Amino acid sequence: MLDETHLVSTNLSASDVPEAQPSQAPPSTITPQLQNVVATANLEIRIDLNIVARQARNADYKPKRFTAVVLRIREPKATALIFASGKMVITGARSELDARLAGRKFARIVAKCGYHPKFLDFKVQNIVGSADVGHCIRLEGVERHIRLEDVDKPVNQRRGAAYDPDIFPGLVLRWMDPRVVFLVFVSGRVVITGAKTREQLYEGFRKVLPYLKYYVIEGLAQPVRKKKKKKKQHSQD
DNA sequence: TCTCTATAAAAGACCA
DNA sequence: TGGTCTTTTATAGAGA
Repeated sequence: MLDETHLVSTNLSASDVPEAQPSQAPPSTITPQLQNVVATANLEIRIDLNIVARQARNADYKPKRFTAVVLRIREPKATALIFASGKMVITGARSELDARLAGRKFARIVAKCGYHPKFLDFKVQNIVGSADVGHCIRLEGVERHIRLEDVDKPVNQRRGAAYDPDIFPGLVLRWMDPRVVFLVFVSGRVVITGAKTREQLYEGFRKVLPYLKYYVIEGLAQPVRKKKKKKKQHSQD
């Protein structure tokens, strides 16, 4: 049951919405944790994926299913999609540095298959982070607040706020500056995605936090975080 | 317990 | 031309 003592009534106008600007909020000590870094790089060689699939130990290649070889390493933990063009996508790394290190390791694996790969154009494409604001959040309030604040803005400058718990239990917030997307849950846990740099991710979280802090559900304890299930192990390295 | 729902991003083949 | 496929990761509901 949500706490109905909050200020938002059913007939609010934009001017009734309380200010929730970062400048008015105390500085946050909550730092989002990086959970996944996706990056690309170019090995600058044409590759026979059948050869890599045969010779690399942790390779999955099902050309009818997908056009790349999947390589996995444990340290740093990461997965790569290697394409015949020599382009590579690195996923699953916990930091930008790990993604780069992993990328170089994947290049070395390709080299062991008889190629002379380069390692060019390394670029971080997406960073996913998560954070816990420390209390439960009234998602309808946040959604409504954002919509009302943006009602006078041109459509292309509006932040998107979508909450339909019948479809997905999280509030989807599309921020414009920086361009990141938040998934906000009643539990107070937040997923941030779409950032190109960790600075963007931190800045986005810093800007959205006052809204989440404002719509605290008083007296509702955060659910205990479930233990992470162990994911099915793929081939070993 | 697994799969699906939703989010971002890249790669490149393939199909309508 | 644009959608789908695959991979990763946090998050959390519903349903099989």
